[in-house]
Amino acid sequence: MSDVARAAGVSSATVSYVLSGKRPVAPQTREAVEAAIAELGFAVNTAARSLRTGRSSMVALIVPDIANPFFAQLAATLQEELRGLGIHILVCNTRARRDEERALLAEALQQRFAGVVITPFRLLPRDLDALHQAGIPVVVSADVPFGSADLVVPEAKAATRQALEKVKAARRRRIAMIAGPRDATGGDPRLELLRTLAPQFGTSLPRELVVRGEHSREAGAAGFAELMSRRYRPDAVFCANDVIAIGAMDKASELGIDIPGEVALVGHDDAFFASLVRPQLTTIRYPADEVGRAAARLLKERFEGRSVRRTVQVKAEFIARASV
Amino acid sequence: MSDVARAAGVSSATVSYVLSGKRPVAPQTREAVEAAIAELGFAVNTAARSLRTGRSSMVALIVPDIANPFFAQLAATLQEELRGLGIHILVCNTRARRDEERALLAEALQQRFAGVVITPFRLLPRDLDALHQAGIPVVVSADVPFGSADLVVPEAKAATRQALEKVKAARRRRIAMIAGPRDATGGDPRLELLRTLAPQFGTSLPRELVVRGEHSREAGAAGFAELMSRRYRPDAVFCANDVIAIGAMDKASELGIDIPGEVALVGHDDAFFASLVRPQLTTIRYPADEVGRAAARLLKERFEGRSVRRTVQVKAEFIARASV
DNA sequence: GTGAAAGCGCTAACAC
DNA sequence: GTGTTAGCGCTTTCAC
Repeated sequence: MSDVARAAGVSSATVSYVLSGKRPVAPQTREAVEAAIAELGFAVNTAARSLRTGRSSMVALIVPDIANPFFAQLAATLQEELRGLGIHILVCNTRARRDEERALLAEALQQRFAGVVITPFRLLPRDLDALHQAGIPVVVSADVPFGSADLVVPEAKAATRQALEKVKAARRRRIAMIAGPRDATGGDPRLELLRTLAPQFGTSLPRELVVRGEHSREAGAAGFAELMSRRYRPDAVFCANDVIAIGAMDKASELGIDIPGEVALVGHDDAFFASLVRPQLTTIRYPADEVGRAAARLLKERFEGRSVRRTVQVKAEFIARASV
Repeated sequence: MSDVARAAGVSSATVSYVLSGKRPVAPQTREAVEAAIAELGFAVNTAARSLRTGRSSMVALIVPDIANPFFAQLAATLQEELRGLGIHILVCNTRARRDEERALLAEALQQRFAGVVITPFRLLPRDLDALHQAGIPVVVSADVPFGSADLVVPEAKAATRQALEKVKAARRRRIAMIAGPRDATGGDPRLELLRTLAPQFGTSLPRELVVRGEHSREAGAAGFAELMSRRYRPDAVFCANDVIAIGAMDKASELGIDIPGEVALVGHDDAFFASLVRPQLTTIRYPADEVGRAAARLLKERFEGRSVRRTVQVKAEFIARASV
């Protein structure tokens, strides 16, 4: 930067102000500086800037599993949306473990990250307090409010209603769910929503027809097997996400159970493979790219000074395919 | 750090040396320092460290599309393998564009990243020269050597032979390929390999049965449609990757063409959805997690001082499923 | 509208 | 085996 200053015949302070726009600079001075910058191919040293300002230009994306297509797409969108601000996305897998979630958050705090986007899995709201106090913007992508962080939530009532309607039209009465783990943060809102709405469609989601496991294909298979072994055997199974639903399909084909003939299946997310499996998976779409854009917007607003908490709803959409 | 030094009754230099191990420290001094660090919850400021050393602790993963399951898995593995060194993975999408590849590389240079892992798509070997001169380790995951960078390459001869064998056993003679774009860096080695080996199996890959496109589902569909319109119509189609193969399957079902009855189909990568589609996709597996581990190892060796170029081969594996 | 200069927290050369 | 200290490149206060 001092090189640029010398070349432009100004002080390095002026170069800095040209770059940041934090104080007015005479047009011709500005031009001279910009010419020198272009000439020398100068780029600011972000380490020095971070040291001085106490703020890095990194945003951490903290998720249970970046290899999950939903989160991979979220990473892609976030990166796309924030690159214009010179912000980099750092991916962090927590493998759904609270200790890793906390460790990552602690690091974000210590390194004074520009922001954090997190899908908490076993985190407690108070785990975010320190970040909040340090003024580091946090966007939570989850179904329930989470401390004082900005929030991106699904609006899934209408879509879930449509799913139930479709299930009802297929003359199914015994609804079950393969849900996430019991100790997940905020419980399983997709389960709660289903339980709340089911009575409107002449059915219910009895406790004994809810099985739980991790968000994995294996857990989906295990959950489906368990449900099929019940005396009161379900004829429609909702899954907390599409990965779980795929596991259920694995097991169904292993057990020779016809989908949707014997059991109807509904997933969540509409991962791109939902239309690839046979039968094609009926699902409640939750668009990762819109979530990413919303998170990026919330972050940008914080960078620009917003200090009040904000929530953005992203609409879920019922996608009728062949598994119901 | 000066707080820690004060608490431990030593100088901040000693604290630094305890942390880095770059010079011997008396056991009791070390203990006192470690106690103070634990006590105060101290963590080094990486911005200050980067400024001082001229090296950041970021590794950039530069790929065409992080939402592609292969690259998403690569990111996950890389992050997992390098977290122990306090290194963070920064994901960068190039959307297969050379200008973005170059811009990202320039940034890695300017910010003095700890390393770069890149799957070049339209980059030229000389684009890496500046990084090399600056001593920034670069690992290239590609099928062909690339300047002076370390390399992770597939060893796919045996697997490709097995694929051809299988195709031959299915009495197919008219082999085609839906390949990547012509202007991709290093051409399309999967195509070259197939062309080289085909004669050993009593067939060949004629120029007019090679169609090209981006690595996308849409391009796969378009490529398949084009092949099906040829007078000399193929009865076996290889695809440069599984995403392309899925596109081909889309089009086949649209055209009412039976796979594998009329046309056999072979993919590359064994993305997790390959076993999800019907018919299940026969493919040449290239394991993203092994690639990630190899890249991490190469990087670590460079951090520890290796200065000679090294290549790691990762074995591809033929996965026979139902599409041939 | 512009400049001088302090100082962010660390590392490593030098001194003992 | 340990301490002192310069300085990395930037931002920002204070002065003009």
